[in-house]
Amino acid sequence: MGGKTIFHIDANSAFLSWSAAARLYKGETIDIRDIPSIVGGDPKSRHGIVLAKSIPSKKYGIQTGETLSSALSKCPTLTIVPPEYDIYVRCSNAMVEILKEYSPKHQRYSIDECFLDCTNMENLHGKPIEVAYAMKERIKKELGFTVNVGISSNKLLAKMGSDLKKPDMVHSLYPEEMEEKMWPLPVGDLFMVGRKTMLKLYRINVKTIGDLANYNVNILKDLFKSFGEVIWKFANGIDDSEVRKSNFIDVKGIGNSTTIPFDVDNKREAYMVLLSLTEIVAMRLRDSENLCRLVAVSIRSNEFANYSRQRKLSFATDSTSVIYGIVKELFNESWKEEKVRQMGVRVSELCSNEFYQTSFFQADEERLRSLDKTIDGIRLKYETGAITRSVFVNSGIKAITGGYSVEDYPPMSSIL
DNA sequence: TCTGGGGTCCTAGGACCC
DNA sequence: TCTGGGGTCCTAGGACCC
Repeated sequence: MGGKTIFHIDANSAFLSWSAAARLYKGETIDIRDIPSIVGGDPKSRHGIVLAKSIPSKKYGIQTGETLSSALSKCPTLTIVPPEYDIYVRCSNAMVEILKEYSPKHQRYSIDECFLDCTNMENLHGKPIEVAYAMKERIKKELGFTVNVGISSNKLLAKMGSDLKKPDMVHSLYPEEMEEKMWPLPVGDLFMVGRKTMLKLYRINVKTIGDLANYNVNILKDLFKSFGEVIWKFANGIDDSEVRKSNFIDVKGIGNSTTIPFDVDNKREAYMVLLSLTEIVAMRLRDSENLCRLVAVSIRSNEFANYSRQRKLSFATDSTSVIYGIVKELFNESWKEEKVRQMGVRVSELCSNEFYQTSFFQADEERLRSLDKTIDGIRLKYETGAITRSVFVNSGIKAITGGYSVEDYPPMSSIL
């Protein structure tokens, strides 16, 4: 069959493996992959959830996303390590650099996943299964962590394949293998079938991916609208999406949100948090060479009620102070005077800034733009915290919230 | 369950227009 | 207004992914 050859590469327990590899490199003798361990945030600042788990900790029933206290009650001897995002970015970049050598058509799907289109490349690298083992072994040898590789004729099946048995495995999942390898799996294992959809499917007695594949697609469409057809196609291994190079032009929106270490119950403190979030959003927006036409604020109350408010702009902007001004208005319009646990700022409806001429604008706006540029320059050259606003001094609120620094883009030579 | 943060896409309902 | 139908734009919310 003259189909495509698609690989999906997935780092095993990425954050945990990457922290483990970095620790071994620094001379530690214990490999946290071999003991019950997790990567987790700090409960004191209300970030206490499991971000990644080792294979031995899975035996205790520990789940990604559960609270640290819950995880500790399942396994009192659990080793907890903090997340080290700069290391994760380096490991991810290093993995992608190796994978790029196998095909110019590569798509970074997330920090720990990548698709490769190696169609018609057998003469160059060999049979798909051999290429998959070669990639896997190179990453293990050169970078010190393991990956799973899925092989198929489309992205969906390649991704489902890499998810089969872990860790350090290669699986093919061609359409002719689907019935045997994918259909017996619980329907919740299918890409895009989350908790809510799974519950609805259980109600119509669809329990496995095979059940879904063989269900009447018209009934699914009635129940789930267009989404019904999507998951039915996935269950049947149907997917014709392209492996496409992801780049910053494709970015649809830029957001930054944080759970505040304490509940905020007044505008003054809320504004400070919103400003610290906006600083990063606007800086990333400018760095992407885009302007935004939509600004949104999201709020989570201390009782976990979520709501948001957005505004479409009649103009496009990348100015920190313009965006912050709108953010404050949106907060005022939406805040229900209750205690706030989490806040977020997001910009979207991006457009290129290439025709954005400062001469179109009044002197005041021009002055603000040039101030933004100057501050971005200093923050990039030194570090994000090199310049902060004086209102944050002694406030207990961070002047800058969100990961963004030169560390996000390390040179290849600085890997581990 | 004392429960993070980055995203994308879809849908429903209302305003407004012809 | 005892009031049609189709289209677009906007907002809020909810589903999913990692």
